[in-house]
Amino acid sequence: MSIVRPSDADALPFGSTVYQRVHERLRADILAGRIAPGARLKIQDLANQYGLSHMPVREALQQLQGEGLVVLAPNRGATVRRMNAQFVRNIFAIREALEGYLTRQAAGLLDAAGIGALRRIQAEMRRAPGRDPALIARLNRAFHRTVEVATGNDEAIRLLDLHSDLIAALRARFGYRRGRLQVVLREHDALIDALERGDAEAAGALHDQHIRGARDDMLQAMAEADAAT
Amino acid sequence: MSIVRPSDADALPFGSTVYQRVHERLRADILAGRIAPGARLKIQDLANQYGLSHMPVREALQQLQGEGLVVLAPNRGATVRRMNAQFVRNIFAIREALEGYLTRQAAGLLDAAGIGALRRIQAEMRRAPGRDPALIARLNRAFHRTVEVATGNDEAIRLLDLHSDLIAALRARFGYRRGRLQVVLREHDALIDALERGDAEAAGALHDQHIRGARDDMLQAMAEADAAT
DNA sequence: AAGTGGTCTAGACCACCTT
DNA sequence: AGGTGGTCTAGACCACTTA
Repeated sequence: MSIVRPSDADALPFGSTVYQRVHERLRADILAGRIAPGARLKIQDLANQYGLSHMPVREALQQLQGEGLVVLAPNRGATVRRMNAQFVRNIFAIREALEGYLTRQAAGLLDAAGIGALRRIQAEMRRAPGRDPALIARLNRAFHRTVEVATGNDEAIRLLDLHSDLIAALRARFGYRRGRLQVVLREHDALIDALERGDAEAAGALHDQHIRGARDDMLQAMAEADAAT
Repeated sequence: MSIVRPSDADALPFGSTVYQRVHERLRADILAGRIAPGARLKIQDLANQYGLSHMPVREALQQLQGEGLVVLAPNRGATVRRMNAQFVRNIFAIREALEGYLTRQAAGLLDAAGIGALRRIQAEMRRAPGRDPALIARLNRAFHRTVEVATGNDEAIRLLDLHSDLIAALRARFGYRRGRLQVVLREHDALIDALERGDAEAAGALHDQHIRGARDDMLQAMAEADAAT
């Protein structure tokens, strides 16, 4: 033990540069709820914790701000973004508008391979053990992403990916309500059918209803958690 | 002549911190087309130019990446984002979906003050001297933003603001085609009328058509500029 | 008025590209 | 192998907060 290691630098995930690893670590901690919304993120503390100087930590925080996970006030420092009911309504409205548009478009574009991929994700979701909210949220995003990829609109997909991270953070915190998973599976099945027969109108309507259901489920889960405290 | 100033630090715009000022300056230069898409941004050069050390410049570049104006590759440096026809189609599709959704929603929500604000922006656009594309693009964004504010969806407005900056950069480069301004004014007038009588369906249809026209105008302006070289 | 913590500087380090 | 340029460290500086 002559060699002294930085405290727990080996706890940092992979990535070629230091600020990337810090970024990934913080991101994972926030998305998993290990760092709570509203929590103050002090550069010095984090740097000590990871055994680094402060600049790479600072960079990681800037990146996270770009993704909307962190709020950075000049000369004041960083906090994890707070998400209230209004915020949830706003981002689900964005999903409804944008994802709905892409879903309608995809109805004419998805080939047999795409439909097969959707059915495989459904099968995986049915097997999801113990209804782990993080896993379900991830599979749900994979499902919708598969639909969206058929449109070739990479910019839109990038925006929706950012939002899905925020939603994943909320699901990790509040979970799904009882019976929600069954509803999701049923609605996804109906959506696959509409997409397969190229019915854009039906697919769009099913999607809109699906998103409004997801939004209401989350708002209620949040309200229940609120009432419990 | 005795006092040596950092080269042109006084050319940096206002802002409380140094990285903010660098950020604003680079952003303005990119949006105005003074720095071309695809151009390499070297930290050292910029730092020398502004008479600063490199770290604040680096931070500014990170911020710009978050806004989508710059692409940052680890260990490779920064370049101004390239925008091709496919990219333009993608971001206009996003505008159509998202802004269209908000416009439909706003039909029931805009009050007399809001309608008045829209008419004032129209008057200003009619007075716009020499059809300066940057000014017109700014007023156009102000118009649509006024509609969107009525919905209270700040997240969506933030996304659209980011995109409008990218579109402004393209307009600064390629301009509007002849006669486009007249069409825009006419379509805006019709949209105001629909919003005033609370006709969400008509407002939405007018908006969709408006955006598709804007997209085609830009694609043609780009194609003409391409053919000219 | 002191303390905390974010910001900026200077320089060393190191990854990647070129020869 | 050398050069260019991005990344990381250490410490000084300075804005904002608390008493």
